[in-house]
Amino acid sequence: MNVEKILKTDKKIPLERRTIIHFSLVHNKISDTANAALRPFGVSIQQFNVLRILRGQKGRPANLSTLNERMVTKMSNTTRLVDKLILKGLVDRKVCPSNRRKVEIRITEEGEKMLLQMDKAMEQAENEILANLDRDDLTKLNALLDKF
Amino acid sequence: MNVEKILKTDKKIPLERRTIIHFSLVHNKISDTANAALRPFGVSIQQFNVLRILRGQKGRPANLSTLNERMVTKMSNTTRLVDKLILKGLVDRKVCPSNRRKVEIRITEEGEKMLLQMDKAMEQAENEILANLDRDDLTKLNALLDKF
DNA sequence: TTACAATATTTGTATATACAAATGTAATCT
DNA sequence: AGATTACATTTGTATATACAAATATTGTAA
Repeated sequence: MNVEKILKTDKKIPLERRTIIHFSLVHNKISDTANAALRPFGVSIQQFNVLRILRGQKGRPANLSTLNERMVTKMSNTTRLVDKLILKGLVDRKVCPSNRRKVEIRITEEGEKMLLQMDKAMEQAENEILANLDRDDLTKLNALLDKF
Repeated sequence: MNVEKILKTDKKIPLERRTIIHFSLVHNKISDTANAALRPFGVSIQQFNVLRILRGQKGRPANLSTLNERMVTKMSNTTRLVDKLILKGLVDRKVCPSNRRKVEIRITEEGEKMLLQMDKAMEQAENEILANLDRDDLTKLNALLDKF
């Protein structure tokens, strides 16, 4: 991925700015690929992440604050994201009996089943995205990302 | 930035997945910081990028296809993005006389002036974002990003 | 127990984005 | 010329996201 070529410019960009632009370009590529992998299932990356969090709860229900805490991208609007998943029958939600301010959100059986399929698609997408990076590259990249 | 801490999980995540999640987290941090820097000017990152492209044209007008080509994030909707900038008086647009299918988009004087202010704010945001990375880190990071 | 603050979620509203279809103009072919 | 195709932009529509305000419930203090 050549930044200057993509931006169709020939003047050299300061390293700092170039890094940030480069970062955005890679991010776009990653999210395009991930979105394409999930398209057949009709869910967004965010929705997929919520399903994974719910599976990680192993039967215990999650409430909205928990989801928000653990989501990669914080949304102001987790209620409506969950609404979408309910509409698709992948999760259910009810009022928490012990504290009626809270809700209890769980992944359904159908959600679990479909999530297994999504996992496969996403793993393939991951491999596609990282095709040119070996383990050593990944380790180094993670170390650099830790500095942000 | 510790991925596991942010996701509030204690089980170890496969390196591939971890890299991609890590990447998203850093991207969020970058765009939050950049957005905050631009907030006082009432423009989005995308709008800022378009203004920079127009300045790079050095007086020559740009049409929509050119903008789309050079934008970091491709939008389906550059017309409406330009509409916003026109409303703010930062760019103007007229029909191209030699080919009336095209439009000629230019940055206004006011746009140039405000862009200089935005540059300062963004430079500061860049420094903030990259505060813990030295030049060698940046070079290595760019090399790794090239592999995507 | 009433008033007030804290907690958890939902709703309203404006803006952003994705994708497809529609519009208007120019070029080409017969 | 008239029909067809290609080009450049705009519009419609649905969904996504950000931010603030509203609602409902619980906890606490006088």
